[in-house]
Amino acid sequence: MRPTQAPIGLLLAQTAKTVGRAFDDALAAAGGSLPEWLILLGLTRGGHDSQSDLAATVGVQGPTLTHHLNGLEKAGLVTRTRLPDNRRVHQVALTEAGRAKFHRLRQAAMAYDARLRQGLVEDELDMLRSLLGRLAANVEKDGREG
Amino acid sequence: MRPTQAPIGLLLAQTAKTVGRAFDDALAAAGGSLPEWLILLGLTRGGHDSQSDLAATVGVQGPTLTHHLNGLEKAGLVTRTRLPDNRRVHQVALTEAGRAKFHRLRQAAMAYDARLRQGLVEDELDMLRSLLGRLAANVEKDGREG
DNA sequence: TATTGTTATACTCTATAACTATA
DNA sequence: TATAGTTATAGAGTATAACAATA
Repeated sequence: MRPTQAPIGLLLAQTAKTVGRAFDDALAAAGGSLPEWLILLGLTRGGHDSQSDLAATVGVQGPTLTHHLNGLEKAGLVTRTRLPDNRRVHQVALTEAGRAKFHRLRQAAMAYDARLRQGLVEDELDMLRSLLGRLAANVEKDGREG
Repeated sequence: MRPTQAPIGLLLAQTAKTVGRAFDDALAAAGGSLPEWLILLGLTRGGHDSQSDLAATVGVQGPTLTHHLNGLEKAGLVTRTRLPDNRRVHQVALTEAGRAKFHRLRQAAMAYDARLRQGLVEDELDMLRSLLGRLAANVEKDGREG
């Protein structure tokens, strides 16, 4: 057995810190933040049954989503209305300003991604996607062998 | 030109969230946290000229390190003394309890890492390390082409 | 004056518990 | 009672600006 290499978890945490901060900076320069971007992205893509559903997509709990939606609504980027059929369910919709902001943040995100991908060919990116997916799967809650 | 694939930055952010939370949980179960672990690891490895130096290793600013060192010192895990030659410089040292805690957290970190690495062979881990390193390099401040 | 670290303060993201509105 | 979402509250991690101690 060879000696254990640098822990992959630590390396991933450090990379995520470096890379994540750069992403935050890129979004901030465009007037946004990561959770804001994820929410606008989720709303644009659509396909959510409820806010809880959207929260899960963004990767936060309900009250955290509410917190961010408050900000987005106050900024005039989204509206919240109850569904007529089931008034418990709130329908979150992008306003025109919200769509505009989405596009601005998308520009920033795409430029950032281009920078991040520099020097990596498509095969390498696919390999990376695959490896990251396997790491995430290994630590997901239902992992029985960990 | 093929259509752009899922942004790698987004995937990395999401993976980091999932994997990072699992790491946090693992450390929390052993009575620690990520910044605490990084600091104890840095102190154990040694080779720092100053606290600023340690802060850089951990990836935080000076006051953030001070904040965590306050907690570690209050918990009896580290001591802070001034260097006789240059009393501006504070010498941070692990106590016996600090070393014990380091070992406990290391157990947790190693177990976590084993779980994270499940099903990945050494070549794949090396590939992943290389790819992550290249991503980090691409967004580091002095990148001129981004 | 320059350097090392701390204090004071505040912000962002996140969460849990308790609550309201609706069914 | 059960479900969707909000309010109230709190905590962790981080940062900037101003400060103190030392050189």
